[in-house]
Amino acid sequence: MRSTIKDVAKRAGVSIATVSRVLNRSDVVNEETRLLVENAVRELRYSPNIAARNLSRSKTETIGILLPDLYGEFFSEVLRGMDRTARKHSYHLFISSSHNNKAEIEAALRVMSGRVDGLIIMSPHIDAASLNANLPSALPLVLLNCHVEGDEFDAINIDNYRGAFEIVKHLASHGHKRIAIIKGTEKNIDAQERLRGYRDALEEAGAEYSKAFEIPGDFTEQSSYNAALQILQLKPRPTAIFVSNDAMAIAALSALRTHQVSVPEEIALAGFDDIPIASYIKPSLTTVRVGISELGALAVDRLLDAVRNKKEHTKRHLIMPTGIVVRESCGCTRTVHPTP
Amino acid sequence: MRSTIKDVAKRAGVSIATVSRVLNRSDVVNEETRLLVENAVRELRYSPNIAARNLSRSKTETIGILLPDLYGEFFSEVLRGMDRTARKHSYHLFISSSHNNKAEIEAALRVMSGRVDGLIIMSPHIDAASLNANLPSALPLVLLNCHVEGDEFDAINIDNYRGAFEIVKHLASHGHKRIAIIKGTEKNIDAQERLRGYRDALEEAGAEYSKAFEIPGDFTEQSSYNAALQILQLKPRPTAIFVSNDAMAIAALSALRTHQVSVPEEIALAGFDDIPIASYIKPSLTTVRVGISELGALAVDRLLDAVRNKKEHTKRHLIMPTGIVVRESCGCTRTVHPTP
DNA sequence: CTTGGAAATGTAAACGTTTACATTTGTGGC
DNA sequence: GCCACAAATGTAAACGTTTACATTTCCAAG
Repeated sequence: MRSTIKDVAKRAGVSIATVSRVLNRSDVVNEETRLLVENAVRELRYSPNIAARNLSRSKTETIGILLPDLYGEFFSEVLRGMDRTARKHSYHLFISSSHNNKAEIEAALRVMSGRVDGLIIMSPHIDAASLNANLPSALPLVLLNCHVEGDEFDAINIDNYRGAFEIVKHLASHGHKRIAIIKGTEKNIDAQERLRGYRDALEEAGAEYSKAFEIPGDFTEQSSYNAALQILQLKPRPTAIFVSNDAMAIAALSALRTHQVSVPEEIALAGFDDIPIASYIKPSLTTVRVGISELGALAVDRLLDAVRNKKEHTKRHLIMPTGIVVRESCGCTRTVHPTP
Repeated sequence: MRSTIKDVAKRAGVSIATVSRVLNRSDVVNEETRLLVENAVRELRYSPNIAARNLSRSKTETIGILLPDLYGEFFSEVLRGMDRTARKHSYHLFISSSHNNKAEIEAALRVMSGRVDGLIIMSPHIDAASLNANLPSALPLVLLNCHVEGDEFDAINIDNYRGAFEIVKHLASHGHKRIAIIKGTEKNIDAQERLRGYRDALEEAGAEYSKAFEIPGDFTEQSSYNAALQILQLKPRPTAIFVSNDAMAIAALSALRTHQVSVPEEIALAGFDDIPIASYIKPSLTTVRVGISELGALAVDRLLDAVRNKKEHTKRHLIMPTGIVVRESCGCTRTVHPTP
């Protein structure tokens, strides 16, 4: 059915090695022969079988990416950065998802075996040592947002703690004494650090701490909408909410709006991530800037360094700094144009 | 470095065929032998080289997906449907992007060659015949949102025309006589059909047609924000806007809000796609429901049918129906809760 | 113990490509 | 024409896995 290098060789009247040379190093083949081969390739619509090439060369020029999910703007932005950087280095991405499920991680890793030069795994639910038990030791690996200690792994984490701390401090600087939080998923390292930053900021700002102000969420819009409704029932009612990611903050905003609660005047709001839509809603969202696509880009850079410099590569655990982006929802500003 | 099947066989004291049988059909191997092999696999952390397996079996259980971009909520939702359906059939996705660029399409197809059992290509800018010139004829293929005529290809298109027609008719039913459009990218078949539906609806509704009401956009938030500013300058000013996708509608909403234009009271708004966020903004967006993830799921179903039933599969060109989702932005309703 | 048949396992070749080393071809100088 | 050397091309084996067919082992019946 599909043409192989043997078909091309036969049609051009040369050996398979010559066909290979034309395709890979055409400077060592004379022009007449080269044209014969190129014509045969075109006529037969031949395309090299990359699986065979991978096997032969032990090199795939492909990076495996394993994310918790394939959808949602956060992952979409991570992929943006990864795609851009990989493309720059002529690498391709093989993207898969794990749904934060150990068995699905193992299945995905199996499918990638022999097909990728290295791996980037984002898994905020599962710790690094547990993940590593499933991996061939020679395969270069970068972990994103995993629970990691020390420099045993190439890993990159967001400074969740610092970002949450600063943005809650910012809310407090507006005079808010009762600040609630809509939490992320329980076992998630990102969510845990954001909660810890929230708590420490309350303490440092001398704001009121109450267990009742900590409302569970699971990083979905629906959970946040319901959490916001709960907050509206609290007595006394909080005057500000820190929401553990932007998608949830948008849903919380919707709930507040539906109940005629004016934002930021009656309840101020802050999110986490700075996904692109955050600047286009009204009021535009004050949030923690993560540099999501930069995170993806950095991960690819680190991994490619490991792939290309096997002997000299030094494993490192990097913490990506966060910053706060002050827009309208905290009450600071009524800017005229979305921040690009 | 990495263990091969030969290492496992040596360690277990059996042949490589026996190792293969244990991994693939363990019912034909006796228990004692099976345990030896399983122990060796575990100790060596052996994982089959999938490239070698693909070559040997001529079967990859992987589907190639080629989208214009990897980011944005529309593509994210398509992937959701694809991922879910593929997973159900134990297939994996190999996802890549083309940026609507012919050369990048070719590069992506080359990388996938021999590594996928079939392909799904979404390319609203490039027509099917032109795409097909680059593909091995035996490879099962499903085209999404490509410019296609007849039943020569397995293809699925959204009923852009009908969706746009109906939603603009709906805006007109509110009494709007001056309805503007923020268009999508020029060469894009989806955008062209939405424009055509808009025009025909104006004509059927007896609404005012003016070339000045057609403002160019390119499916980005920024282009739409600027387009909305232009619309605000028109004399006489339109009282409704049909925006060619939801992401742009959200940005247009932001522009209107920034200029104290009340939506839907002063200017009504409608979008296209029904991305998840559409129901969480305020006012919630009246839009054309595409069934984005259903589109992805259907594409995978069609492709798997082609892969599995090579002889009997019938190529078909399907048009996915659209419908309108009436929420707040057109002025119909002030619902209390987002539609799930 | 021998025989026949089933179960279990091994051998060899296939898949499509790459590339080291072997061989052939071409060219210039004598 | 011969020789030396460079350029061009071919041959054979490698990559890691699967599986048809060959071979061996096991077990039950006579």
